[in-house]
Amino acid sequence: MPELPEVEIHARNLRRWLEGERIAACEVVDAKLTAGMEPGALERALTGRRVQAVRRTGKYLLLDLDGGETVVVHLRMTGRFVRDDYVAGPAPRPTRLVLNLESGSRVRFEDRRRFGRVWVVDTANPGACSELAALGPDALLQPLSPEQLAEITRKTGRSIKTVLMDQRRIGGLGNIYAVEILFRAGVAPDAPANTLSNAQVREIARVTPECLEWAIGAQSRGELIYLGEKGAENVFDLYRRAGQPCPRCGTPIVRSVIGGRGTYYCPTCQQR
DNA sequence: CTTATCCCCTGCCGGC
DNA sequence: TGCCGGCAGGGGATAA
Repeated sequence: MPELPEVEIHARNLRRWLEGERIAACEVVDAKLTAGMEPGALERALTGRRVQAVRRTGKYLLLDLDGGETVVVHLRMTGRFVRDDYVAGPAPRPTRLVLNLESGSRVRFEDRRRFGRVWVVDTANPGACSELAALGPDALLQPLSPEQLAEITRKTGRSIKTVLMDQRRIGGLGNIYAVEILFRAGVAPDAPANTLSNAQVREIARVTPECLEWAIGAQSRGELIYLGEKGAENVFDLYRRAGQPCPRCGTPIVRSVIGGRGTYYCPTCQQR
């Protein structure tokens, strides 16, 4: 589920919870989280270390530890960090990792579908994580200029939505924000990237950081919104609103599938 | 290089 | 009520 805005909220929370804190003990509850690592390697890397900084790039969280190592986390679809003395209410979702802090509080990683992954790399060599090594510039911290985006789009006939979601090109955009960005830009999601006008490319470049900032603001107001969970309010213009009127023109919103992902668009407002 | 399909997992929701 | 297919905001592997 989480895309750049939700991962950014996580980074801000983890800064408040972890920065400057020492991890007294750590328990990997689900070994699948550390698939590919030596058994016990994550525990060894974290135990007794102090978290010096929390960073985000694309959809990746990076926890820099004293001693020169960095823990890289990808939340995938359903991962999330919670602090027990912060998040109210019972019914904790499945716990995969527990960090017990020296200060006494506890931070847990929950992940219903168990797709989340963790790596440990030298802080000086984050590229040791191959996924991270292939990641393009962050869509918010290093937004592409219209010229840079045009350089990417003119070289491929893939749909513009697929290109926006390609983490090797742009880091951080996923299915929801690709949908919302293309709506704001007035561009049809299935338009081949190399057929877009300069004006369309410029518009996509312009609305991308705007849309992400809006989402960070919306997601900051309370608990992160995880659509599909009970009580989750859909704050998006088009996403998962097939058949409902377009907020701009009233035309019923259409759902299609692009690259295997549910895609929503307004056939009137979005042009090829 | 590209697309398509499947896979990894679990849970929810709507329809019958 | 109960079952069942569809769907889900991630990415990788594989085949064509």
